[in-house]
Amino acid sequence: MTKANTRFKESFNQCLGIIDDLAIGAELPGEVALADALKVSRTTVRNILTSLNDLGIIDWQGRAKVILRHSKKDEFFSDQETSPISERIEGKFLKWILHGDIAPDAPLNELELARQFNVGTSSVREFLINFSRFGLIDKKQNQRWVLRGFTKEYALELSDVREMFELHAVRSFVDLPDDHAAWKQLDKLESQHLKLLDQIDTQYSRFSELDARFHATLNRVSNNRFVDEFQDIISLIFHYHYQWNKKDEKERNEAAILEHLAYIKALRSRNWEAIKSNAIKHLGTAKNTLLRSLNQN
Amino acid sequence: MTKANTRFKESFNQCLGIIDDLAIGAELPGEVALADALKVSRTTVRNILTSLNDLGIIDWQGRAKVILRHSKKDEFFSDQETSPISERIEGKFLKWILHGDIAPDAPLNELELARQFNVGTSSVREFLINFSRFGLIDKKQNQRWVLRGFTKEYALELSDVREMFELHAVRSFVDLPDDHAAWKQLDKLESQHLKLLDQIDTQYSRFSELDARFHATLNRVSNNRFVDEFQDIISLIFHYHYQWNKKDEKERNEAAILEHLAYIKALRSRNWEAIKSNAIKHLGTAKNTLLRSLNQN
DNA sequence: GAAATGATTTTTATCAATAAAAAACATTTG
DNA sequence: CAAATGTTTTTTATTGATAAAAATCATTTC
Repeated sequence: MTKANTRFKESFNQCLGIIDDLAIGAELPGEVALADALKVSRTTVRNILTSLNDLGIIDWQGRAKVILRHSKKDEFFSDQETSPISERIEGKFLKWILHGDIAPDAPLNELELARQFNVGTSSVREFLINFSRFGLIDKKQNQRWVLRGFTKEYALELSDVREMFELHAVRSFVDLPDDHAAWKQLDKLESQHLKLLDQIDTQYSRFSELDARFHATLNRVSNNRFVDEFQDIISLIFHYHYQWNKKDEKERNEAAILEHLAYIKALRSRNWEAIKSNAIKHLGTAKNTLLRSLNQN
Repeated sequence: MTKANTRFKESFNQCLGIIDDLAIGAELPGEVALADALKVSRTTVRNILTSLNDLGIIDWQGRAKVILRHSKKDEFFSDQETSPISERIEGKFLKWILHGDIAPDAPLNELELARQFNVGTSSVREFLINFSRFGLIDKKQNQRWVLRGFTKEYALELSDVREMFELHAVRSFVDLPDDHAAWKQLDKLESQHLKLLDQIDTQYSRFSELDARFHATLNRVSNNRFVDEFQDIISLIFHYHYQWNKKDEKERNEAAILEHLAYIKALRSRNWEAIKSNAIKHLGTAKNTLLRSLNQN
């Protein structure tokens, strides 16, 4: 086996979703439109159509693509099958280093990881190379990878740069023209925060994603690829942090929402001192949550 | 062919150097000491010793390694043979994108690059993945790499973060204890600057390396891996910039040395305003040089 | 018996092969 | 004749194989 068709499977699932939203007897859009909607090439769309046709879900003849029936539950591919290998490695690896009890400075073994994750060594290699930008692992020419580890130092260094970048970004809000896209995005974010706050008892775990978008929006005004890159690191670390550190989650998230709302108000005021103090306060809270989660394992 | 023994060849050359510094009839140090000196494993050292023995340069029997003669010129491996493939790709690729006339947003082709550089596709792939952290190329899942290009925007974004990081770093010089290692390093750097200034007419091209060390020293006090990482990017970009942009090199370097010297004085004064203004001035000069070099091609 | 060498095992660097997916080109259809 | 489909070509994602190099274990020597 050389390559699993995860792209096909994922898009196939999505396509079933589209079909289920349409009436039986209705027509599917053209191949180009579908490719656009699914964000894949026409080649893949055609493979999906062939498959749908074979399953008797649609009747495909030339440009006629008539829906014959809706999907059955077991026709969807499982989550495991639909994520590309690189993502699967990422998930497994992060779980392993953030959760497993691996000591800092432990050597990592490409071959062993490949076996453990059930993928080829090159895939592991490419993953590690790419992942090394996150500063959690390291290697020297011809030597093995070494786990630097998700340590207190890591959390502090990460938080320092985060504060530096975000303060730099929000400083420009002081003079941001009224018609800048960021204001509208902030309005939207604010209402989403309010909505979540309202349903906090049941929906609190949805904050993670909102948090990422909030900070991404702020930092984007810097218009700097290095800042964006760093935001990706933050986002990944917090993503997994939220995923595995469930202690007091509801309380933490509720508090964070309130901080975000105050922060947004300060930004609107265009008062630098107010902005600054809100930024520092909130980023400090985030830093502490991260640090506290370290002490637990 | 699966792997070229560049490590062996490079160390072999180094080893010949060591031998030539010793007298004929003298003994080479033990295997462990050699491995340490050459920064390779004992395995490689033993391969080198075998080869030296075969060539009749040493007589190797057990722990006796007697030097029989010095090296001949043609016994050294050529530079091309001694650099690992990853480095060769880096050089060729950077020359290609910084010098070649490739339009921004041009797609990059792994296979074509592999052919062009005469290496396997995986090596190109790994290089590109690693190189993508520099922000000059980009890719989306299943799509090709795209050259973002060494553009004006790139130079500006790079310079912005550079200023942010370096100002953050030098701010801590204000309160840096007298016994911090950085002061000694600064003293040493200062004298090296003075020496170079003295021989500026002939040695001006050696400034590049000094420049990298100077800024690395400043930024290192931040004690932050993300800052260090970024410093590597700066260093690489400037390295190649210096290598190919020779216009007014002597004058530029002389001016930069003077700025560095003033900068060092300001740091020693521990006067934040003085430090800040020197930092901003010098980084501004660097930014402008970079920008000007862009307009030329 | 610690330090050095000798021998063996493990791991990394690199290449080549191939199915999946994208991209490009050619043909048809309203 | 523009937009859609049909067909072919190119490129990427992933695997597996292997020599170079590192790491480990075993034996000797001073």
